[in-house]
Amino acid sequence: MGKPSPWELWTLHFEMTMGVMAEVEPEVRAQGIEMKEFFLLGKLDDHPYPADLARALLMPKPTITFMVKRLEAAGFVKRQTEADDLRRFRLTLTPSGRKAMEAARKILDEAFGRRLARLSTGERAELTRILVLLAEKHARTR
Amino acid sequence: MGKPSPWELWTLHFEMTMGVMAEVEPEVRAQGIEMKEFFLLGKLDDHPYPADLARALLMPKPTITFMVKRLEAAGFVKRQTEADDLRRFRLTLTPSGRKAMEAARKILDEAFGRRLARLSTGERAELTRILVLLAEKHARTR
DNA sequence: TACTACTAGTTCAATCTTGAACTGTTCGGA
DNA sequence: TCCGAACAGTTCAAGATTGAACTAGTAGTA
Repeated sequence: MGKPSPWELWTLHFEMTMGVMAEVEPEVRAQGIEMKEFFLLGKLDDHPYPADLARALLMPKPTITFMVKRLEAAGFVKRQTEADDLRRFRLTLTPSGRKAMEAARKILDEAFGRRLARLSTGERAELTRILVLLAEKHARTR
Repeated sequence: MGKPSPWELWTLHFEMTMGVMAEVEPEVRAQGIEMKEFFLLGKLDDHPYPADLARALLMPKPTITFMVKRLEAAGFVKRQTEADDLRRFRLTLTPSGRKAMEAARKILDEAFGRRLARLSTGERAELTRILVLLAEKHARTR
């Protein structure tokens, strides 16, 4: 791959992330959660409100409503009304929710760890540096 | 980000690709296709059979069946039986299908190009090199 | 020819996803 | 105080997705 177009490079990123996802999916499901539910649980500590989650996960609000319903029924999250803003519900991980989330995170960690093991320490540091630049929504002024 | 875990690094990848996708989605839709349909159309030249597409896109076979149905009805792909293997249907892009696909590809190219512009030429080459290593399903023996 | 295993693609029904419209709450003026 | 805009979250119905089971064709073996 000599001088790939942005599109080709994006495709490499996309297929790599999707490949890892497909690889871990069966194991994550075995923890009692779907991949998307895993992503939701993983954001819960930092984004405890549904509308907040919708923005962080780039998902429509009704999707969050239904996922939370399932996760609550399954005993993975708890919903409590927020006294100072009656529109909102604060979501928290139950112990079993946290356990499932951490198990799934470990599975992903190991799967992607196996790919990262192909890189040298320097390459890995470089990748991290570059990714931070790319991941930001708007270019940093530097 | 000092020494991120594989999981954190994967998340950066994932959110970056999803962010770009969300960014271009409205423009791609304006071409008359959904994002998933765009991915399908983009694979068609290299993977002209449904079962082949299912593997390349990591999607279940029925999903392909229904997407192809829509794309055919919309006039973006043509289906023809394959004389030497009557189980198979060869799919080809119609002129309007190719046009939509190329327009969508250009949109993605420009959106991700704007992010890549944050990198130096050297960083970009390094990223490409690293990504090729990571994207392969199995580690290369080197 | 007959048999078996495999592959391509579809159907169906159950489930999931989501745009649009809605309820109820908060907030910032005037 | 009241009003209108904005926001949190839900409901509903239309459409999308997909596991399981299916039909049909191919390939290899004997």
